[in-house]
Amino acid sequence: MNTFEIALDNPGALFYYLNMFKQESARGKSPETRASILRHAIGRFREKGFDSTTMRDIGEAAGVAIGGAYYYFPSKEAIVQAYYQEVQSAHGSRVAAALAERKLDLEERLGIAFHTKFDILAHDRKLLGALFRYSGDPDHPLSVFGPGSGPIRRASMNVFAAAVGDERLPKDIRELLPAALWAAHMGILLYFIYDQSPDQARTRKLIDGVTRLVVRLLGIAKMAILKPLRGSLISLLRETELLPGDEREPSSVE
Amino acid sequence: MNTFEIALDNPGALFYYLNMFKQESARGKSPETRASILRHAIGRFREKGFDSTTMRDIGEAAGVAIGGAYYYFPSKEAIVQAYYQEVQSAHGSRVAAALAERKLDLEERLGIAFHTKFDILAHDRKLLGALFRYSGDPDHPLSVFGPGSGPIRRASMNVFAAAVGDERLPKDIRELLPAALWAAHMGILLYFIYDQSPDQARTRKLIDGVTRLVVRLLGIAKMAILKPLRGSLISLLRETELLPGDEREPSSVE
DNA sequence: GTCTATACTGAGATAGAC
DNA sequence: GTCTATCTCAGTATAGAC
Repeated sequence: MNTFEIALDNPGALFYYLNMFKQESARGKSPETRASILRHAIGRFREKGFDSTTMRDIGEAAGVAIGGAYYYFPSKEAIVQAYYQEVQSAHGSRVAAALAERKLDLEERLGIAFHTKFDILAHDRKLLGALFRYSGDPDHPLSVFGPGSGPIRRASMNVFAAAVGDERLPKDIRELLPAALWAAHMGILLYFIYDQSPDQARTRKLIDGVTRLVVRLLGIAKMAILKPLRGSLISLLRETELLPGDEREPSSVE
Repeated sequence: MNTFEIALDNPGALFYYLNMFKQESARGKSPETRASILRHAIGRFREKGFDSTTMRDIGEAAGVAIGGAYYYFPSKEAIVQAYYQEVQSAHGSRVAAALAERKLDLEERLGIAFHTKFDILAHDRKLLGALFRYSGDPDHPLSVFGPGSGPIRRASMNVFAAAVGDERLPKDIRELLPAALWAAHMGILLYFIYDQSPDQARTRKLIDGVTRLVVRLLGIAKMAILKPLRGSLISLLRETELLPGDEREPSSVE
């Protein structure tokens, strides 16, 4: 590392180095303050809902002025996105742990991937609507389908890929599946937000039904009669860049 | 669903239905002023985008005070919804006219239903994002999936039902199809908003591909091997109230 | 019932001082 | 890194003209 060598040559470089280091930790900024704002914001969102909670409320609850809240989060919606990133991280860990525990069949693994997500989100339906606020703005950094959400979207697809595991499947289906499962889980998430049934029991039913159907569909998809249909689907998805093409072209919807 | 049956029985019913809908939204008030505000607002949205256009801009452009704008539209987003209702109305008329013109096969009819919609929307991608702004808020009157959008959603499904027409299909599929096509068209609408290709050529490709796949899938769905799968799908949709149950229970997602 | 004119509130977001 | 002052703009309120 160059800066280290320079530090030996030149006394002033040490400050420079430390300064870089400081910036490094400031890039995460002050983790406690940030965490406090995030935690209190989520608390308020749960109590009063997203819209009724003001940035001033959040600042007050976290013991920070409004400017402080904006120092850590560029917008109110960004707080929800930060929360969702934590959710995503927890989802990855929990699913990995569950898959490592014992041998499971595909339907069980997919069920775990779906259900775990909604276990984590169980009490936060009131917040999640804000995730979709910019879904119609391709250029907005917080658009669920835009480039700004690319990393978290890929992480989510990876969780589903892990749940599929090394299941024996045709190559094209294997490539398609994580994105398809991610899309399905986004649809279920929307259903979940609208689901007024006690404990969102209907969402759980939907998950079980979808899981079951997917597994059965995968069993059937190999049949000779369906092969041309499958091929058409895959090539359509590639042409529209909903799936990356063979040349790895960048996808517009990402 | 009464309107659905009427639409199938009587070709003119579609016009009748859409006309009622139009009168409904223009009840009272001065139609010209309202139309002027709407037209100028759309113009500004096209020029400057939705967010950059203020209600004061709109009022100014339409030669109306801000109070006038709010007299006709409860919010800025409501203007976009009003525009979308006009689009929906135009969609119904155009599709009905095209279907009446000459005998067409199912693939052609579905293609018309999809393509016509995007012909109408061709230059308004910048506006349409606002339609989805409240898609995550079940209680918001402008939520695309909420009860507030019920009438326009049903009108849209009726257009697709008209395109399916009297095609020979199993009863369960016939009931499922308008909602499924509506859902597909919403997905394509989202794709369209994100589609940066020249003249949104990719969206057109997607439409052709989806139409083709749907028709082929319908051909295959009758096969004996697929019958149990089909049954599972239908009963899942009923249990989750994504399709109205046999007892006509009100659906939460509407 | 259909507007104008104007003032005001509330809340997200920003600039700049410290 | 944090706070205070301020800005913008959606939306409301009010009072009145016709």
